[in-house]
Amino acid sequence: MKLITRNTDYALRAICYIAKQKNVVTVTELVRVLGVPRPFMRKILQQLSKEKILKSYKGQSGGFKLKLFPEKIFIIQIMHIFQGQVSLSECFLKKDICPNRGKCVLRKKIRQIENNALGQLRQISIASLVKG
Amino acid sequence: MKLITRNTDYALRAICYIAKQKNVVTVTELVRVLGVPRPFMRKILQQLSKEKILKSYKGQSGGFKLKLFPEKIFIIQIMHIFQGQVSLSECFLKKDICPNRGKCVLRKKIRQIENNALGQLRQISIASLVKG
DNA sequence: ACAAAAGATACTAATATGGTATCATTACTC
DNA sequence: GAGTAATGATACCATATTAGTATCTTTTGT
Ligand code: FES
Ligand code: FES
Repeated sequence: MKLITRNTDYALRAICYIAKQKNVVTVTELVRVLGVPRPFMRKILQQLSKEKILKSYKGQSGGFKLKLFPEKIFIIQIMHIFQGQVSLSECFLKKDICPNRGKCVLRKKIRQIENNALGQLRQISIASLVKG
Repeated sequence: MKLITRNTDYALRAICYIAKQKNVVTVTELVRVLGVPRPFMRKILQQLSKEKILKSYKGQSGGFKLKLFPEKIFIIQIMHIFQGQVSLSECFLKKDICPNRGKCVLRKKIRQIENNALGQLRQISIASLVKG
């Protein structure tokens, strides 16, 4: 079981790399640095640019830059993009079978854990990763 | 993205229900109470009994009981059974590309979150769920 | 013997993940 | 303004995981 999938992971590393560069970064360069399959990397970067995390420049000598400051990008945003809403506490039982959702202890406990983890993920910015 | 899958969820609820009963509980009863497909429920219970969480009784008027006290069964054990090891912090990059695993900030941060979540999961017993 | 339970095992369906492939568009360079 | 080197868009494919079915065997109380 993984909390972070491969594309999120690659995306994070790509963003970190880009954050450290002064100029635009091309897919070619990222592929060389990260050793990730080129078409996959491309797809990931395109998604990130569609989601306004990266800014893209077409044409010769184009590439990608961060659209936001590294302090303004958080792990959880990237997870959302590639993994959808992180929801640990959705009830799998039919609605009419567990009518007392409000009192359900299991759900409450799990929601607690969720909130903790999300709280932490919300605080980890790209900036804090790059500094290390 | 789900931290807890359907079979873990069903297993937890089944265990909770069984914990509350005095006598053995049959699949038929659980299916009625939880509204889960019968063959699926059967499979789940069989796994639980193979993993020594439940004790099974064959033959007429057979069924399942807890093998351990509810205080001794923890959510994380059930997750292990159905979802394998929970590992958030495995590195997806090729080993030779990120040689400085020790210093990797991303990895360290994620490991932190993992430890937190696992710590909490390790503490939630069936007993604490049933009390509510 | 019979019925009602679980055990074992193999199979199938649906969904999510991890990619490829291809063609269109943009923009710098000469 | 043609060529080239970049991204954009989109459709497709492969694999793994999750969710569930089907079937047959074994056990045991009556
Ligand atoms: S059983 Fe559905 S919310 Fe707890
Ligand atoms: S990049 Fe592999 S451990 Fe951080």
